[in-house]
Amino acid sequence: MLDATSSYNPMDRRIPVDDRTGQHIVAETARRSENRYGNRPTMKDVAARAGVGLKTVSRVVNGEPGVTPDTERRVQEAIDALGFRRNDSARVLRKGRTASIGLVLEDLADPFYGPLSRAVEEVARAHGALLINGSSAEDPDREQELVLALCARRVDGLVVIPAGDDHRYLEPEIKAGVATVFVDRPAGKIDADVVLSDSFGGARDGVAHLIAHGHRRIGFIGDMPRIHTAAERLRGYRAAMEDAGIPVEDAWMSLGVTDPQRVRKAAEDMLSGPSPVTAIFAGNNRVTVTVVRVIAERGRPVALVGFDDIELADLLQPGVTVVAQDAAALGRTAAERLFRQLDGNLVTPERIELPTRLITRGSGELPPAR
Amino acid sequence: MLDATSSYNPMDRRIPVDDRTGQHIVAETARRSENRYGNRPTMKDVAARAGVGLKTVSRVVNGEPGVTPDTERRVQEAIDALGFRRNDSARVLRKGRTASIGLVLEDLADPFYGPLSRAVEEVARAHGALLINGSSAEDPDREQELVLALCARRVDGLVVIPAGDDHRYLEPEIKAGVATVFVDRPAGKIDADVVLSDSFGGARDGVAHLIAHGHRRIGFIGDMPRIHTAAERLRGYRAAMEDAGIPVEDAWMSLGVTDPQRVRKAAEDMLSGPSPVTAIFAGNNRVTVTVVRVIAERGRPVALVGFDDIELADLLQPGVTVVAQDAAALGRTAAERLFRQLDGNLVTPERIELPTRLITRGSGELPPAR
DNA sequence: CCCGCATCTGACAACGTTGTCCAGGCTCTA
DNA sequence: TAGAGCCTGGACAACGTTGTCAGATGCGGG
Repeated sequence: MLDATSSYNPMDRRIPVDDRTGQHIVAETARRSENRYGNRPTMKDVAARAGVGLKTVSRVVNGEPGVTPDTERRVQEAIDALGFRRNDSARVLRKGRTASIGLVLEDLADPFYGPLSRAVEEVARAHGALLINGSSAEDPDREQELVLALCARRVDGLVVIPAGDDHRYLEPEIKAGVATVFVDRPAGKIDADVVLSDSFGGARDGVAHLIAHGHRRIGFIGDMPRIHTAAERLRGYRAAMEDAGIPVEDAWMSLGVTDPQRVRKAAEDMLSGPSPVTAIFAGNNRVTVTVVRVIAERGRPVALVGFDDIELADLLQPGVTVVAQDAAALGRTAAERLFRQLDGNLVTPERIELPTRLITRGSGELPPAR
Repeated sequence: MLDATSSYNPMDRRIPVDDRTGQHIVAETARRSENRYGNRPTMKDVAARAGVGLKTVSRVVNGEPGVTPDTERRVQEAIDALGFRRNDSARVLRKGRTASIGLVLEDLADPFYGPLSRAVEEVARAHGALLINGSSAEDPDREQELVLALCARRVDGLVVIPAGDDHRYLEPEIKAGVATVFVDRPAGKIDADVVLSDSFGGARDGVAHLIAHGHRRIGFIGDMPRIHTAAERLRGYRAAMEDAGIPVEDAWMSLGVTDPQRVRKAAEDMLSGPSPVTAIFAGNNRVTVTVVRVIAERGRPVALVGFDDIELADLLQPGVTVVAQDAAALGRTAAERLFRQLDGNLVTPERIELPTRLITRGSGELPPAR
């Protein structure tokens, strides 16, 4: 957790105390900051104003039966007059469910995760739950920190896009009843529901597509193989090459490369060595974008297939051929499975794999440069 | 609120009761679902196991002083053995702050809001707070529903990208101490902090840029004028035209158009009427994308400047000239202002306007087709 | 007129945590 | 060795809500 740069420190609020007397210092400012929830009215206040009992207010607020219209009206008036709003924190404490679920992903700013998150939110909304988002920034420690913070809030369920590869820390939580679904990458070292895209098959098909168009020297640029999707896509690449009987040279593969600078260098190296590649398979959307730039700058056409669709890919010259995965479907599927767990329809953990789709737009159909 | 399609109904959980006896039916399944938090251990359990008092456990958990190392060790062992995790719901109830803030935006799947949300999250994280996201889908009722749900959770603060134009419903909340900052569009009918991009100036500059390159018949396609940014951008368009002494024809303006079908039609109409426009100013990222498509299909070059940057805009032929706003800076600025409110450094509500930046890439510098 | 019943209402405990405050044991000093 | 003072630990109330249950009220019938 980063250091707070200010005095807002919600989880460690100390009330100033006079050293000698032990009395609280209730100066005006201190009093204000001490007012929990800024002095919001409670059901007790509403009850007092309406001249009824506490429980009657509760009944009105929750639409429970057994309140005469006249009483209900009086209570409602008091509620409006005071601007009362039920405190769901207390409600949660009493009821045991928070009606909220957590989503831990890599980076909300990544165009792949926006739609995924939105899809999860929609499903949550249909079940009356709110969504708490957290970005792990691909850091396993931060992932764990986030997940545990969400568990401390007692979210009813968790959708996790893993950054780390060991999720045993979640075992007590799952045992305690926190519904959990992993998305995009499988959980590490525990048995849990997983919703994935078919990275292996998608990559294999994409590379096979290049091979079918006459390429033999095909480069692969992808993320660190410790990331499951990256490893699977690499495996797909190798499988396609092997199926075609093409031995892969080390110089054709660049792994663990993700920031634009290094992707750029990797692409340039592949394209300019003694036996340059004639086509590149890009392992994810960010890599694809950078490779498109490099190719555009070089002038000479190079075939390209990318994993993940990217916006405007169809408008480039040539259009970018991609292996598309449906981020929204991933999120929706995962969330639906989560709520099925919460409904108690517990089946054994399952691995759901969604198909990918090859979208041909031109760049993947270029013949090898001679 | 949509209907829940399942039995997960966290906020209205009824326990099955036998009609005749009034006794609870405690069949195995019912018992399980009745277990709050799935039977998680509490501090009481930890205290019993460690053979210490409840408060001592609390002290250990919160790192408060006044516990001997030996006692601390015993407590820690009990915590680990039971898999105890502090229940922040109860903590929140006691402490009065939730260490969470709410962000209501239009659509998390929109590439403009992803970075904004992420920026808010980072600031929140630096202050030890979690972020609850909600998408209003540009529906004022849904916005209000979301905001009030967040208030019921007692979020410490709210960052709102307004869908509606009347936020008086927030007055009691703000009075009760919920820090609130509006982003991207101003609040309606209440006085509150606002962080905006300079939509007017940006649009004016963008249109002036087209005029400077010789255009006089310039089209404008934008969102409904009830959306503040859309209205401001239209105003900027009109101002630039007026400054140049160019009377605007109605046929050049298309307002309230946002879905691709209708944007497409609007663009085609403008480009093919009796006095077709030679340039188009697109009011937001989605409009820009569609207009780029239409122009590309027509073959004949048409000048274009779009509001909002779009990915890969530099790689198109020609590159798309845009008026860029910094979504992350909007989010960061708003969140920082929010926490400044929470720190108690309350100043009077302020309107902060962030500058936009014209990025020339080619499409805005095309001369008018003769 | 009184009883039984149904309906409405409110007192009370509980949820899990933290703030307050006091008790008991220890150390240190005179 | 007694007293003062400190350190540690725990009992208790409170946060705002909901579930339980019993009491109050009103109504109709015997």
